[in-house]
Amino acid sequence: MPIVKKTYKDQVVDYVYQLLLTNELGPGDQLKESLLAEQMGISRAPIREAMKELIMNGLVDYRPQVGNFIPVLSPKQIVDSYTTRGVLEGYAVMETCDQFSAEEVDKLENLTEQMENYAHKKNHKMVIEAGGEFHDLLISKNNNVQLLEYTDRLSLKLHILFFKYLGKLYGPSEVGRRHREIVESVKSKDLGLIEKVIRQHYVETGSKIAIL
Amino acid sequence: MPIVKKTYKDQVVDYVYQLLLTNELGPGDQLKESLLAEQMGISRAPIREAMKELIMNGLVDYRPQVGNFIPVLSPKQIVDSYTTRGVLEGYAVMETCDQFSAEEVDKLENLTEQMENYAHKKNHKMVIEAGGEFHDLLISKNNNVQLLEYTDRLSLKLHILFFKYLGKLYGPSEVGRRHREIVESVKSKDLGLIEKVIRQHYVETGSKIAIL
DNA sequence: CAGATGTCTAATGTCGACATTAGACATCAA
DNA sequence: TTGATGTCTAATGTCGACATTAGACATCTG
Repeated sequence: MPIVKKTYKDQVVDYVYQLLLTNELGPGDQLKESLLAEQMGISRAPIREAMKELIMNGLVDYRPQVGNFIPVLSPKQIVDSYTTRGVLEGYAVMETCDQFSAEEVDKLENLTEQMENYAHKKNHKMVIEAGGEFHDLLISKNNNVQLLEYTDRLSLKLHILFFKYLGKLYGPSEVGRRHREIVESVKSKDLGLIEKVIRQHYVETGSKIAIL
Repeated sequence: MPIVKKTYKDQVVDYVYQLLLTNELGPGDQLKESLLAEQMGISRAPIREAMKELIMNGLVDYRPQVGNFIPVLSPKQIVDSYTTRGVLEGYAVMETCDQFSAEEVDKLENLTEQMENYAHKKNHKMVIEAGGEFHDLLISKNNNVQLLEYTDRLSLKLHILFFKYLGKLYGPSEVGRRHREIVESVKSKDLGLIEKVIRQHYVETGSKIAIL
């Protein structure tokens, strides 16, 4: 087991993730350096380092001379973020659709079934986990570092900010139909169709979250 | 005249941009905090702040406990970066292609001619400037904040890192043909064509730079 | 000789204190 | 009333010093 020795900065980042995931922090809240430093028993320096990373990943809005805030995203901004995610993933998958083995396609279909089953049991957390694995596998063939950097950042941001809604968006039949549609498009190797289906998937996910 | 009072951090960022644009800094060089602090007569704190911003924009690679370095991009990474830029811009323009007025299309054609003329005179700097205006106008109709954030970052990164090559890539006839092709695709309102042409434009630009 | 280990150094990581400033509030004049 | 101005405070911006560590080099060991 790899003992990873984390720097204070990384601990702060994780701490803020936890605060967000447990709803102890919500949109509009300010992250005061002194307060965080006091809570964690460290100085402000590593807090500031952590803020920069959170800003980079879109999980914190920075206002010069004022402070760092959890972003308040408008419905349009939510849809925009998901749309952008879809554009990037759509391209990534389209470009590599002929690299998927039969086993990998099976795996995708398997994960789709898992999502359906978990959705039936209302096990939202596992729905999200299987969904994450599904999209990770989909995009895994692409090795465009720049593109992956952006999709990763965006995934993290959307995951952390909207985790609480993600599992409940779709019923079992819909989550199944949606992901089967993606798998079918990949199997078809119809480049235009792949991009269209994946983009649509994200736009609709974003739209659903935006109206909550 | 607006006197903008810049924070030290911003001055550091600008300073590093200058070092990069004037080739005083090149791929692989390390940005030592103490040295920069000494050169600018300030402490390391604002230097560190500036590093975070440069990292965010992809202009600096960060290695924990080691330091900050000007990135060394492989040919593939260069092409990847330009490709990603093309994917984002292609989508942005495609989505808004029916919002361009006749005057704006004229402006695009006008800028294309300017690029040709400047290229004839080997005025590389002005070719780049007109090119920047061309792409800014193209993308200006889109208001997807998330997408614009990424395209802006990527534009800045590619501009700063490859400024020295940009103007010399294409001869006058080629730069004209390429950009006219983009304008024509926008006028056609053929969504698939627009994305294809814009992506292709960036992929080829990246490929040319990659082999230098 | 090759690999493991020890040591050193220069760089980043962290600290606590002070400087500066955005925003809130009170005050005043038209 | 209302807009301009003064003042205050709590937050970020910056500082210089110390702690820690990655990487280079020397040393030991088989």
